[in-house]
Amino acid sequence: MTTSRKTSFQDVQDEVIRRIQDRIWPQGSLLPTEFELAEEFGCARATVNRALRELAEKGIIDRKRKSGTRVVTAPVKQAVFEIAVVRHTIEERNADYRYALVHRSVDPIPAWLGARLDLPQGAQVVRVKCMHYADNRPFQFEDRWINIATVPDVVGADFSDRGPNEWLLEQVPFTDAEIAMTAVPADAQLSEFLAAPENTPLLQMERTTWLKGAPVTFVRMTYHPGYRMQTRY
Amino acid sequence: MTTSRKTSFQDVQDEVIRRIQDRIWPQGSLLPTEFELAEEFGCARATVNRALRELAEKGIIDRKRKSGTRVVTAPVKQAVFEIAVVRHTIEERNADYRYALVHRSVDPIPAWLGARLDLPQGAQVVRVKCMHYADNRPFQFEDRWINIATVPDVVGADFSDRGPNEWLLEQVPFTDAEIAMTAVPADAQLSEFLAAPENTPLLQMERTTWLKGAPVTFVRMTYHPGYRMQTRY
DNA sequence: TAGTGGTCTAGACCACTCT
DNA sequence: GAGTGGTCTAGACCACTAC
Repeated sequence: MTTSRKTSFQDVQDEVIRRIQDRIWPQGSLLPTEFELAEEFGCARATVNRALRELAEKGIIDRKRKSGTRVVTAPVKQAVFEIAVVRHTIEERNADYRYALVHRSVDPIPAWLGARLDLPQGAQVVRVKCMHYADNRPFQFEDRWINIATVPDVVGADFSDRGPNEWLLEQVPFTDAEIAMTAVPADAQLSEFLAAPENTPLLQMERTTWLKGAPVTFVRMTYHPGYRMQTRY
Repeated sequence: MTTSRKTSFQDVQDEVIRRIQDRIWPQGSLLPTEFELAEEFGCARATVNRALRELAEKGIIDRKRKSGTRVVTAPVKQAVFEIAVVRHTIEERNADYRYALVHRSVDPIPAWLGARLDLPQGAQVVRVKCMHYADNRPFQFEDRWINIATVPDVVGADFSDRGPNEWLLEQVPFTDAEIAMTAVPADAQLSEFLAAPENTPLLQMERTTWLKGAPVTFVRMTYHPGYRMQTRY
């Protein structure tokens, strides 16, 4: 209605959202069929389909063949956190990024991690600890294990100039991942590197990634005190 | 290739992902045009379009008119946390859910919150504190402010049997929201309700929601010690 | 078995943007 | 100006599922 003369899937979506918000279609109620809506809006059924399909993916409506489309009663909303490279997170805040390598070694995998990743005893990993600073103030402490079997080239990477997160992103373009967020007390090491008294509550993110089922890396990223991980949805 | 004879958008998507993972299309490289891919896969351009559009939404490829489609170099991956009602989170873990109201009052909005929500001094809010238990063990402490102007019916809700989160979901079917996660030390109140020593690190989620631009509620949800918020992507 | 959503097609026009 | 993705159409067939 604004610039184009045809009804776009976006127009349909906006109107559907409006009707849900205005309780014209209350929670639990049945929407008209795609065919009926297409008639009403004067567009093709495919257009209505795309509009409704996206709303279903967002968890706002529930669609079932034969039964039809219903407004969800207790929507399970999805919060999307963008997980970028630390450097980008920092530069987005208009702060200067600095990286420092703390430790690098090649070790056999620790038992607890081997169990977690389903890797045999004696599997070799590269262990890297490093710091990320924003305007020269501690931002994040990174403690990482990289599976040499999956990423053989890691043996030749020394990580003195650039963090393993950026390096890995270039080596392994696309992975599955699992992440978890917890609150942990600062231990001696974290306390030192993040310049916080011991036992200060810190936000910690753990991430495991796989490439086609093969474990790539496990990492613990601990943020400076007071860090807020924020998003809109 | 499995059951259907036509090439589905899913087939196209899987093959594109495979080629990116196998470095047939390395990071930064240009993909064939939709038309060329449609020819190769023997399907309509719309099918290729849907496959690629979804990958672009996931941040795996980058599409620009005229320039074409490229494999993203440093993918900004998105972690999706499902934010459901606490009761569902608990019941999904096969635990018994129990709710307890701790406090309910009608107050003028605190200055710090008024500033945050862009509400005038003296605006009335309902303040609710409550506890959610899993198998009778503290799971989450909820501290909430509800804007009476946006949800007038809240005045008549006493929240003695059911948490304000569930009530609000029924009243306000669809909202915008902003959430933030932090690590906080247990203060006297949290320590008491969550059965944790003072200063124990706790994971806290803050959420603000709006309905069509009008603030609905602000809530702080603090989890029991050791809680992990987890997801795959 | 019939109704509803899920998907694909072949074609068309449009909008952005690089040259 | 021209190439590429973005979207819409009208129709078709399929797949699931409530009846």
